[in-house]
Amino acid sequence: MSTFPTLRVDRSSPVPLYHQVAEQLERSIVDGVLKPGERIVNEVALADTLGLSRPTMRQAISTLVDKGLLVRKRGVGTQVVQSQIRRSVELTSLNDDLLAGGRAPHTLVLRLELIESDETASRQLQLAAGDPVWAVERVRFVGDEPLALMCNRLPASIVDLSVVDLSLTGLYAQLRASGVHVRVAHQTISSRRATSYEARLLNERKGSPLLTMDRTAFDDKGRAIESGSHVYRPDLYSFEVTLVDR
Amino acid sequence: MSTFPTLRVDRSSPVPLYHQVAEQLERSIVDGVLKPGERIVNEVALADTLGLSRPTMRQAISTLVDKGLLVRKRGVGTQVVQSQIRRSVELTSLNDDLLAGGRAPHTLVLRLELIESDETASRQLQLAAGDPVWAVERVRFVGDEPLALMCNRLPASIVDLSVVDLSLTGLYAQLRASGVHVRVAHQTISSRRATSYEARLLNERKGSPLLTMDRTAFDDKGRAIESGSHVYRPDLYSFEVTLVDR
DNA sequence: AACATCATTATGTCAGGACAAAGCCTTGAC
DNA sequence: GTCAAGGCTTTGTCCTGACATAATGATGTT
Repeated sequence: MSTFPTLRVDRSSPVPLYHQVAEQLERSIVDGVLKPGERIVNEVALADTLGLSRPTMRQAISTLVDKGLLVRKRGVGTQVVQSQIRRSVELTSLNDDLLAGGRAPHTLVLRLELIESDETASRQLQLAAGDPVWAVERVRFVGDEPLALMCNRLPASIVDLSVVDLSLTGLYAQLRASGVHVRVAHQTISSRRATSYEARLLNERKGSPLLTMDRTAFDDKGRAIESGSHVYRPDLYSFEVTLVDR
Repeated sequence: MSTFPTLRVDRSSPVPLYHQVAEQLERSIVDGVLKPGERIVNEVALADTLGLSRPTMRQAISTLVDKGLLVRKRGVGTQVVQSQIRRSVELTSLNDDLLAGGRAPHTLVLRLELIESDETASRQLQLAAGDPVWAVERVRFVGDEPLALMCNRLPASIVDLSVVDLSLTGLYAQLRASGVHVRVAHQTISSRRATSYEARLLNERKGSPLLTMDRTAFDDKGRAIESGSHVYRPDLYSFEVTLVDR
């Protein structure tokens, strides 16, 4: 009677079982096999048919609940959220975002130099004043249109940017390649008028509204590894956020 | 040698054990008892001293990892993130946010009426065109300053707003009181110029930059229950988002 | 002195079971 | 016919136990 998708797990795979299940469920949802509002089979039965334990099955479902794709209700069941927007913000650089969107971006590096940390950078990166930091300033293009102006500061002790080509790969890709794993980022999103400098670089008028994002990123040791001040053209960019309660 | 905080659990309390532990750990972190960069006691030992099982202890730590307060690294341990900004966005209404901030806000209700759903609302709320929806329009003040202009649409079948006083409580509080539990919200944040209408209401100039937030919210049955279009004065409001990888 | 190997430590994954609590529906009393 | 009581389903919480895997530092070899 039910058209519930057939799930499979490969126990010889290095991919965790809960992740395998979560991926298949997610694909079923975005592909429309599981329709918005539909109730999925209960945890116990699902674990049973897959030969998994209930905690493992539960962990799989939990990842999709955290992503905002499913909602659970005690005594009732688990249902697909009735939403058509499925993309959520992941912790990636803008570069990855745009590549995923199909349009190949490119980057103009305006500045890349080693400077002494000013007060702002020292506070955000938890450094002593005067410690060496990288100062990076870039303009991101999509096609021929400038999209964002990005100013970043990174502790020089973390990574050596002198040899990298930031016009080809994103900052986060470079960090990954250097063995730095970004785990947490705090972002503050707001808006303000463009300065004349920003307006010139972004092909806008002075005073036009810009979307601003200030970010501090941390690695898997809890160290602050990057602080950034980005401004975006709001007609070309927006932030997608999914909030989940409980 | 270590000044690790003493944790306690009350097994007679209805509050889940993992939640009790998570709360105490979080308080220790924000109070500075656990300092940024500090490594916390490993899961097994911590579970042991509290008389808990490891999964329960792990669940407690996981909530703080998801909040961006802790980072875990296999083979190494769990450390406090070196950040000073600790507040994160929860899934609450603006009202709750501001109340928590100490400043008592008030609200001016410009419009509250039952209309036939237009195409936009029908799509976002998954309704048939012409279905009755509530149209709400409000201005939120902080002190004497207007902060935000909020337009919302809600299916009339979900809640009866004709009897409520939205100038006293927030929309989400009213939904809770009506037995509707908001679980998931998708938000899109961007920016644009103020229209003359918005400028007049928000005490700004026409064309000045505004922070925009478009939201669709879902309840614990996965139903779309609210869609909102809010504009904020960027000098008075910003969004804080914490992203966590893995 | 440089390098590979191994042991240690901590988190990551998974099993299988138990009871609690919330929602919903059926049943039964009035 | 209405309402309350009780039973069923399903998720929420918690337990004990086990092995896998990544990171680190110590050890031993060349």
